[in-house]
Amino acid sequence: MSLPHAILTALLEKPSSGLELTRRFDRSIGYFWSATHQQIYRELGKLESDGLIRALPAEQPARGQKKAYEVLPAGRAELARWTAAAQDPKPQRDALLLRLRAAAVVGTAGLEADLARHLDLHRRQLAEYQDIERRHFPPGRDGPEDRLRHLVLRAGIDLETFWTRWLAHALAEVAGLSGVTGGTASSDGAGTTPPR
Amino acid sequence: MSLPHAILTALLEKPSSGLELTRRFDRSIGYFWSATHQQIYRELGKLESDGLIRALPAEQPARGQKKAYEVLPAGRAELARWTAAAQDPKPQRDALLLRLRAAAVVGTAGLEADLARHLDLHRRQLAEYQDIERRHFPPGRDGPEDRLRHLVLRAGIDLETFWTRWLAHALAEVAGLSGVTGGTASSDGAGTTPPR
DNA sequence: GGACACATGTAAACCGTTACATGATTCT
DNA sequence: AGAATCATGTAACGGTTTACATGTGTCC
Repeated sequence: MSLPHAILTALLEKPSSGLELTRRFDRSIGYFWSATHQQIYRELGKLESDGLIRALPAEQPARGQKKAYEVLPAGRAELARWTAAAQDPKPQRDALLLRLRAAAVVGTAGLEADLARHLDLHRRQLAEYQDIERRHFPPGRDGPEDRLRHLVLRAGIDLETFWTRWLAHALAEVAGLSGVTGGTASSDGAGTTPPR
Repeated sequence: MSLPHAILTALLEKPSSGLELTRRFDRSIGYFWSATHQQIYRELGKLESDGLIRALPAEQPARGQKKAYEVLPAGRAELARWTAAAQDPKPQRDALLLRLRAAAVVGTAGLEADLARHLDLHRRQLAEYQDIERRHFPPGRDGPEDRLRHLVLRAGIDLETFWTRWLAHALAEVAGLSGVTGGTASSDGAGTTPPR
């Protein structure tokens, strides 16, 4: 139940067409709320028929034409309501942690490469966030909106910092175990490097 | 596409019935892969008809009877395959960060209480993880499976540590702004406390 | 035997993903 | 005119969530 509110936020920051929104959901807002263009178009239609946004008048009802939307007062009110409402955190789902737990039972064979790949992905993301911080939040300059946006960015930076550290540690650990780990009653006997 | 593998992992750790699995998905595995009992029963049926698990023979085909499952060799092989396969990280979705970004536009009114509540929830979770670490991973004792499980737990601890720190910081920031923040062309004029 | 917790299951609504369709604009 | 790109949209599928249904064992 958050996609409509993500769109309302994006539209308040800047009225946009569906494709422009899609682009922005690939950066910025998309860093913590991703969405595909199909979701966005579907939701834009719903928001419009609910009277929360409206298409900017541009006399182009045709199919391949740009159609920009802006937020109506009712939409702003709904976003304010949602922002202030109590919400429980979503239960976690992390496939990588699950895979490590599975590896404790079936062995770590083949895991190392993907851990290294994830480490690289998180390092890149971290670098991107730090770059944004350098460009958008130079020391000293922050109005009230900037402080909140900076706070959000700090969460991203600190999270990626955590993941890069943890993955580096995990990689060292898995490399140390190298090969056969577990499987109490395993039936697969593929040979791997024995511990020295 | 990870729920079946979460179930396979849980069943390898200990053969269980549907309800027992549901209980374990409220703790342990559920800390990083949540699932409801309906998902679990449906998936158990699918896994059984796919020949990856089987019901332990207990001569109880009736409805209100416990039915325990164990993993077959094909199931173990599938889990090993999945564990080693490359997988891209899922795009992030965090409603709380989205709400802060929204608050930069519609104001922070009402946010503080829920931030404080989240901080409390994360503190409790952190305490629970630390308690598990104390009980299950006393210093010095670790076989190879334990090292991996401990690694997973460390991720949980470090993540919760991050969130408690970040939320404490966010709370101080939002309290500092107290009240009206943004809205460039707002139409709602509800009065809040002015900055002193 | 009535109430309650245990245990498994069905049904429907909702959201997200993937594949495809179609019109408009621009470039060669 | 044909190809590529921009822009919006439809359709189908699959996973998740929520509500409800049903049977069993136990306790008073």
